[in-house]
Amino acid sequence: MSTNTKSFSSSSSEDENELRRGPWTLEEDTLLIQYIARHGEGRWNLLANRAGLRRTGKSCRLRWLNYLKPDVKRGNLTVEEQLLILDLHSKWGNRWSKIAQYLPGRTDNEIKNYWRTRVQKQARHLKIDTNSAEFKNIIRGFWMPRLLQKIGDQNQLSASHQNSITASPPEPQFTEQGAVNMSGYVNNLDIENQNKECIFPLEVPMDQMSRTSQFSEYYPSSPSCGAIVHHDHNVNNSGHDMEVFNLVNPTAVDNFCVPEGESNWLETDFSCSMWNMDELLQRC
DNA sequence: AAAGAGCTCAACCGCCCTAAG
DNA sequence: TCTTAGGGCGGTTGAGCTCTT
Repeated sequence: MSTNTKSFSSSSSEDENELRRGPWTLEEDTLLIQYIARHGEGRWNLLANRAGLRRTGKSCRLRWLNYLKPDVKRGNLTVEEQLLILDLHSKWGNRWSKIAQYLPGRTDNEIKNYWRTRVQKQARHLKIDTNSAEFKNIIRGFWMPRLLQKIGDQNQLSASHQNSITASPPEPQFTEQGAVNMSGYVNNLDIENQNKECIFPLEVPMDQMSRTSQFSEYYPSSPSCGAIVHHDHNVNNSGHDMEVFNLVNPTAVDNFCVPEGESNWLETDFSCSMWNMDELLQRC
């Protein structure tokens, strides 16, 4: 969004010596760009004076780094970038500038805004704290796999040179109970011919991990099927990163409940297939 | 069509760290 | 060692835009 069209906060009768605030004008942008082109960046207070800008050095620095610098990317974050943000945030928390170092062309401000407007919004809907283990599990176990799947879908599309435009899958719908409606997501993993009793524990390459979240699509009514639970992370003999999944005993699911103070089953295993979570919760 | 709610994102604020004098 | 200026960083704000009713 260009700020050049925004209304000005300061009046035209303001003191000539007073520092300006608010949106930058095209003229100010031009002055800043031209000065930096000739003299380089740094010494921002001095730069502001010499460039003839009635702005603080901080304001100039921010305008340059977040908006005017040539390598600043504009436009929506890509799916890959979103995935990286979620991953890095899970490691480092609100270290926006550190996260931004791994997303060329993106600013810490932009990443921070993404987190606050998109990610925290989901946490508000779920009425849970973004710093809680529960929310982190949702990010790791559902949101990130969904983004991985989107990336896979995009790659498939480009690989097959499909010309027809396919509607991207809808965003996951979180409910207040923490359940997720997976309808509409159908995977292509060919496990139909496999022996269901023998596929668990199941090792899945990290790059196919998103697909495992939809196994339940194949077992919607099978009495021998329970929730597919994210079990572990492993490195196989070939050195590939693998995710290990296990199957919850369906009879245990029948009697499933969460003892008070021991809700960690749901929390730690939220990265499961989301198999009938609504139903599971109703059985509690 | 209008009004209100919700969302986005550029810009600012204040705290902190570091280096120079 | 102390002071000060410059700069970096995370948190917050609010104008303008879009969506919903």
